[in-house]
Amino acid sequence: MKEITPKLISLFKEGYCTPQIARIARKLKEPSTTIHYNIKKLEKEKAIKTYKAVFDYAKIAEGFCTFVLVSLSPDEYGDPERIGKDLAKHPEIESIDIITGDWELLLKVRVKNQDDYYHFVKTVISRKGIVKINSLVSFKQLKTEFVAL
Amino acid sequence: MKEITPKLISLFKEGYCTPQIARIARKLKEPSTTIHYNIKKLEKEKAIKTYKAVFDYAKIAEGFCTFVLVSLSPDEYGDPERIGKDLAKHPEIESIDIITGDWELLLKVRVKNQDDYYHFVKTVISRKGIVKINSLVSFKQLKTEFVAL
DNA sequence: TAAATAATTGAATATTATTCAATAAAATGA
DNA sequence: TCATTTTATTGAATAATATTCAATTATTTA
Repeated sequence: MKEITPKLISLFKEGYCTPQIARIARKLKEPSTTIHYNIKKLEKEKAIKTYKAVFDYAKIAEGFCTFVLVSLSPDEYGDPERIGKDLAKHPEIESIDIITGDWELLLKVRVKNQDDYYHFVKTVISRKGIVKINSLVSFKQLKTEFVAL
Repeated sequence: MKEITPKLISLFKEGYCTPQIARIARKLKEPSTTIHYNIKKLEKEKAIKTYKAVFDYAKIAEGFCTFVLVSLSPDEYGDPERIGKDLAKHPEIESIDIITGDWELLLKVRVKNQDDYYHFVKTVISRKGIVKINSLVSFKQLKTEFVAL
């Protein structure tokens, strides 16, 4: 066995997909060259960042999903981007936003289960600069990445 | 002019993309038929829900992003799925989760600007069953849909 | 350990994306 | 206004890619 599947999942999380020009052309009843031209324009303008897959996360061992409100220490407070960009490297984190209100960052995290989440919090979130967190656990996901489930 | 662009954006939000088998085969140094077989298996198992595009949302007039904590009325409290599935129909909503804690639902919403958000809250969120909301506005997005920005 | 099932692969074919050149439409600016 | 430039559309040809198929190998099952 070659263990292709985990490699595919990893590649598909961020890219390695492409538009179906012929199918779109049929759907919109336009010549495929017209569709091609318009897609390339969107890509050139960088309006499209990438083409990727959306998973049934429970089926790829990422069924435990949480939103993490993060409070930063006074010395990191002024530059949340630094910590944010550092956190962005972690593949468990689906999204990172700098937000208004009582907390500085909001993370969306996907791991296999509660044990793995505890480990994630201990090793990734508990670090200099982060003084307090509040985890909102997702019981059920009804929609993700604009895709209804 | 044919106004192809908005149609493309709409299609790409949920699908109309496909894996780049030849490119993956080159990357992983495996025969493309092996890659093809493994991808089809993931699709058959429904581990992959769809292939779609990720946008620079500011460039497609969806630069204003918020997370909305939602509190349901006592009579809806027991069945948050009903309201959730109804909300899922709205294209401005990227994700919907039923969560633990003080709030019942957490939405991620993308609109053009603050005015459009006010309108969205008035027309979509303010409805029977939703008794209170708390909007966390994203100042800056560092990562979305697993894609770093 | 035999039989059944799942996974890998090369060769052939079908489908699709891309390039190119021509035309048409829209925007620009004196 | 209208000449000029830029942007968008399109068909035909080509290049690249996905898919099917059949054979082989590896793995699982009873």
